[in-house]
Amino acid sequence: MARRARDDLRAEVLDVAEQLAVAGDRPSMPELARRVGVSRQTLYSEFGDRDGLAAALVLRATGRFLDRIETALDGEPDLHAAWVAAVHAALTEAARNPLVTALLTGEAAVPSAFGSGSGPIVAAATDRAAGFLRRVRPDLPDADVRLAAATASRLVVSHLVLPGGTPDRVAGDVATVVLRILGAEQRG
Amino acid sequence: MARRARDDLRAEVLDVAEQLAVAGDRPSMPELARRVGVSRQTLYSEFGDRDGLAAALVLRATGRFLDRIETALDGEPDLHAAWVAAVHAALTEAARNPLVTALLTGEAAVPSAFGSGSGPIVAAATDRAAGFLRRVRPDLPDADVRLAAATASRLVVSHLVLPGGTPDRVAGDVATVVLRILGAEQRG
DNA sequence: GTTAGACAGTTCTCCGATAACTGTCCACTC
DNA sequence: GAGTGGACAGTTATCGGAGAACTGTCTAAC
Repeated sequence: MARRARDDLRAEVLDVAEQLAVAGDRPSMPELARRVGVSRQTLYSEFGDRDGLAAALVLRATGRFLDRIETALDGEPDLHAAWVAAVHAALTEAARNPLVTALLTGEAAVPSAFGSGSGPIVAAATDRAAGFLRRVRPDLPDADVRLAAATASRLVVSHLVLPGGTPDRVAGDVATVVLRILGAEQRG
Repeated sequence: MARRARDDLRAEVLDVAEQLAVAGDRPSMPELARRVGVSRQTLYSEFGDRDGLAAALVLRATGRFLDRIETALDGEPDLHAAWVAAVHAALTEAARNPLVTALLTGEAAVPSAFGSGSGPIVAAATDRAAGFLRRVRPDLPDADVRLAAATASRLVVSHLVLPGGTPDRVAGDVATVVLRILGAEQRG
């Protein structure tokens, strides 16, 4: 099936591109074509141009990153525990995936290959977090939900850019902040 | 008095250095000496070396930045209004002072002239904010105070790095988050 | 649909030469 | 005595030109 082959090609190209980008190289179109074993023109046909390929790579990486976070959120029944798990997942995944870290911190090494900044990721993370909160707690005011989601996203990125405290500590703090913004916590 | 002259010299050197740095140039020691009308050796005697001069400049700029914020905090009797004023002051001052913005965002243009990152500023801002809270509300738990202060500092820096919303909106949001972390707010 | 090759225009890279800067001496002056 | 001007070795930035590589597109061929 042509569709299947096309998706496989895209995936393999992005795999190789990500691998090279993570290694610190800014992969060129000829090198990418050579490594994948395909002609340069096929790359241009599939991704349009270099920026298109970069955008696809960024889209896939951020999507996976956010998927992991959302899965963590959905995996815990308790709201505080859910946020602890999600923040922990974000920190862990960012530590493991240099591409995500580079995009979020606006680092010079990898992201020069791509155009995106941290803006779109933070916006997407905020939307997903707000969607999760509305899903599990439809009773909460929307303004509080949006404020909590945006605050959590910014705090996590802040801790990636400027580490402070252990992952456990950071996760607990962010979860506490979210719950208190929502007024959904019994205080100690 | 020698002390007075020495302070004047330091101030004038830092003024010129800041002016040049803001203009995008990385001022050299000879150029700085020439502009101030002093010998190159006087600069080395006064600041030790180039890094010492840069450190002095960073110290002065961040000190002024934090002073303005703390003054705003102290100028309002109501806690929410105090934080609104402080965040507003931070955003305004950062927009007006490219040196502070460059230090906080880790931008490549100006900060290449200096060594500091955003870490020390965030730490100092957190300390001052916590001190303010302890001063005006000694009854609050210290853990909450520290969490609120750190959260506010990170949120403000986050909004400098990645602008989102009007200054009024951001200031109101940060103030709300701080009050809710402290549990010192009647909810709407 | 894919490929190899060619193409103009741009960008990267290397290299040596030159200039400028850093940090530290010292003799000298007011 | 603090400040100056000059000199110094060692390092680092700057410039220009040559060469290579890359980008994006087109065409003929498979």
